[in-house]
Amino acid sequence: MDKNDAYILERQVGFVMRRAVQRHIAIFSALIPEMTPTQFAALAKLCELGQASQNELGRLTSMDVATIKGVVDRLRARELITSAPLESDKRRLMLAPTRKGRARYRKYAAQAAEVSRQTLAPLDEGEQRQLMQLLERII
Amino acid sequence: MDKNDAYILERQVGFVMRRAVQRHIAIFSALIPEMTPTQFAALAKLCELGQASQNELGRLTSMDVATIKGVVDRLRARELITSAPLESDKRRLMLAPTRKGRARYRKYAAQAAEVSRQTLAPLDEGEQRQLMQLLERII
DNA sequence: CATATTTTGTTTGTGTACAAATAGACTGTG
DNA sequence: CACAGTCTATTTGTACACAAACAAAATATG
Repeated sequence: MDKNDAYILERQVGFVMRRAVQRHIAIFSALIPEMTPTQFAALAKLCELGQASQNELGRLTSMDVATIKGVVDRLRARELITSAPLESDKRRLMLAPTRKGRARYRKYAAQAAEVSRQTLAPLDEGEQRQLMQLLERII
Repeated sequence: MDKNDAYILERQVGFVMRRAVQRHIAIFSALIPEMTPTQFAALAKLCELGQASQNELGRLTSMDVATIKGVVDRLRARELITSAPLESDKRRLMLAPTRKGRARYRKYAAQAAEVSRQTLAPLDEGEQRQLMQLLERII
């Protein structure tokens, strides 16, 4: 194998993204230790929607059925959301934030935005926009 | 909260990176179903080094002590690496790839490079370089 | 209307990822 | 030399993440 063809772990997108995510999660848990990024994402989306089925919420937050179930179970255990089977379609489990859940969301939304700022802090504004646009294109 | 201040999940770096990583992992497991990205990273680094202690390998692949242990256990179960306590320092567990492990690494290195190419495929070459440079700065 | 297909949710199993507690081995300093 | 502090590895517990198999309910199609 030629030196230029060598597989260099540190130069692979996957490896670099994994590390960037690790740093992001560390910043998140320092600023919002009460909740994981995933739980906050689900709560935020549910607060935005008002209500949604578990499946729907999973799709909108990019969590598969098994993952969203676990996240929902934990949010419900903390009484941040409620769930009830839908009368008109008994397969579906309708979720909604509780008053407490909405309050938590409002409380942490500013902190969550600060997490994004700190994650991107090494970059100037133009670079931040660039990075976001490039990332959105490889989703 | 002002509309411009609104917390929009889809515009947060963490959320976008999480989705990008999900897509990357999907590409990886389509091209290399025999191994996870993490396992390949550990194997690749160990092949590059020749040998390393478990702790060392963990640091170089950005895995904490518990994570690297699991990855090492699984690689060893498949006989891709060996481990043995070091005589001169009985705390350390020295790892080395087996012949089979090195063969697998050589076999998959080209595929792994292809995973990176496909992950970045939506971008042109200049954009790919940009993205990598920006990501490296937020690690 | 009957049944094939799809949708929603649950369960199980495997694999990262990290915190915290523990144990054993080494190192540095008094 | 003693022993305090550090380093390496293990273990336990919690939380994503996904595949695969399953059941129940709804929908589509003949």
